[in-house]
Amino acid sequence: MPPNTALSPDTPAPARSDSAVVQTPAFSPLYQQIKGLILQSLQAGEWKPGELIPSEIELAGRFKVSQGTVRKAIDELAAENLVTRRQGKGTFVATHNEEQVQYRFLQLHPDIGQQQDEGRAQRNIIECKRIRASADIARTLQLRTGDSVIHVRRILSFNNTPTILEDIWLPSPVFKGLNAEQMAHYPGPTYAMFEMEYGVRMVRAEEKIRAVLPDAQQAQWLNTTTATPVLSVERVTFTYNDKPMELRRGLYLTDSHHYRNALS
Amino acid sequence: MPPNTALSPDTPAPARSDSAVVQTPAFSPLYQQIKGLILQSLQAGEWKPGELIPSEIELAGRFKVSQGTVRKAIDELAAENLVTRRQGKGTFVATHNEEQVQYRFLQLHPDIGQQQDEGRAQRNIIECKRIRASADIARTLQLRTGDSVIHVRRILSFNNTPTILEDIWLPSPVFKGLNAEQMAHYPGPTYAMFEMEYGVRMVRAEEKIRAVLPDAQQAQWLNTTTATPVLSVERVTFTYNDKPMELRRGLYLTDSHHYRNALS
DNA sequence: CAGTGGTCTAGACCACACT
DNA sequence: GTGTGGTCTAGACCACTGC
Repeated sequence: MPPNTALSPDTPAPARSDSAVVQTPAFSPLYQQIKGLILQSLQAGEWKPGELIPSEIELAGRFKVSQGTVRKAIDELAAENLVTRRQGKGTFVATHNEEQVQYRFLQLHPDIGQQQDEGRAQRNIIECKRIRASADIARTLQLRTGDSVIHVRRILSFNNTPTILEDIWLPSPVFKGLNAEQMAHYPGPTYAMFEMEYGVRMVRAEEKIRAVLPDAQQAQWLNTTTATPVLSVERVTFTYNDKPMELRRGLYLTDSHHYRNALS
Repeated sequence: MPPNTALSPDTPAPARSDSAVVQTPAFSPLYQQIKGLILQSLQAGEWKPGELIPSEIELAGRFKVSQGTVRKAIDELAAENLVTRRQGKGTFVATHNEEQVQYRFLQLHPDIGQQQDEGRAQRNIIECKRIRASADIARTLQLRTGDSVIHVRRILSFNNTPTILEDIWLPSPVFKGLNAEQMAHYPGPTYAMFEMEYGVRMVRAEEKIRAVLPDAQQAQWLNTTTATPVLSVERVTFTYNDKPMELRRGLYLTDSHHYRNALS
């Protein structure tokens, strides 16, 4: 097969761009293009979180490439936690439900004791309503100022100790109908609920962390004082295509917990 | 070639372990074994940081495997930032010197402005002397209480603003002769100095983060008040073989900086 | 047993860097 | 041009899962 030829009818496959001007030939390996195609199917919901995707051989046939090329494409998707490979079974769309580690994006760990706080976190919803996006929230979520967003304020407690006070903003159109009831009582991680109920799979996140003092109201919610420093964690969560879909601002009590990070 | 045969004279290659008891057959792919051999050469200093390692073809010949197998081994080493591949040139041992991002382990970024604080950080050494390891420091560095360690206390300033107050503990035997002069005036990252001067390459790190208030002395060093919360960052840094080689306890001012983390 | 992902090989060719 | 890493293929076989 000549290099960089078309892949499928609906994919003209730019290959070596003839777009002139740009000096970089914009060479794109076949497996990257395959990866892109699989990604499209994931975004389109052709296969849903937790489901089995077609076997490597089948995909190879569909895209008219060798199994090895599909393999390399899937390797990268697996490295990005978009799919999970299971030998002997197949490749599955990743999900926040049955992931080994629930709370995949929560880096707060107890100083001592078991890996996870047993029994999960307890959720207390303080507030859950639609509001108009302020300028900075709109910017982060790539909306316009004044667009409708859902604002949730909640407290997470471990072993009946309030530990996290969290504000969450979500674009209303996508999460239409989300209410306090659902936020409080869904069994399992909130991100799993987003997948199941709203078809939104969160793929990655970025956090900015600072040390701050809580105000009087915040301190009260966290059952602490305004003189006790807490971590301020601002998280922007992205779905497919690097689209920001959630903004969280959390205050983490670090008296008996710490934020963990692995660098390499 | 039959699966899991010996690879080289000095490597009996355990392959399927006959150790009984364990149910897991402990099957180890060839490329993992190759990876282990390359790792040994890296640890042994056969190729030093920044140097070119033998080509894939040469290594394939040396280990009597195909180029593809060596490739997969090196792929993993590259993914772990132990080596760097450069098309057309070769594969190089990673180094903290010329890494695209200097300060690879420093996650503190300015809220606004250029990617990196221009002109690098300014270092002020407050103290640098040998002491006896306390119990907890000894434990973290896998030493015995009372063993000799080097303790460095320093201030990092960006744009002449003190921002980080840092305590560093290092095992004396390894860093014999380290002094304040060297800590202050080495051009480039401290970790690069550790490589060049002491042959210690730091490979990964783990951090635990909390929000705290500085004491009077600390506040003075950071040119702030005891009422201003700061990030407490405890970092354990590892060299090859998961051996802890450094403990750092830092206080980060987050008035105009933030700790950044990417989750996936 | 068949089907899936995982490993290994051998060979061809491409892209890039240096000389 | 030569040598390096990077891509792609085709085929063989291994390891794991579930029928």
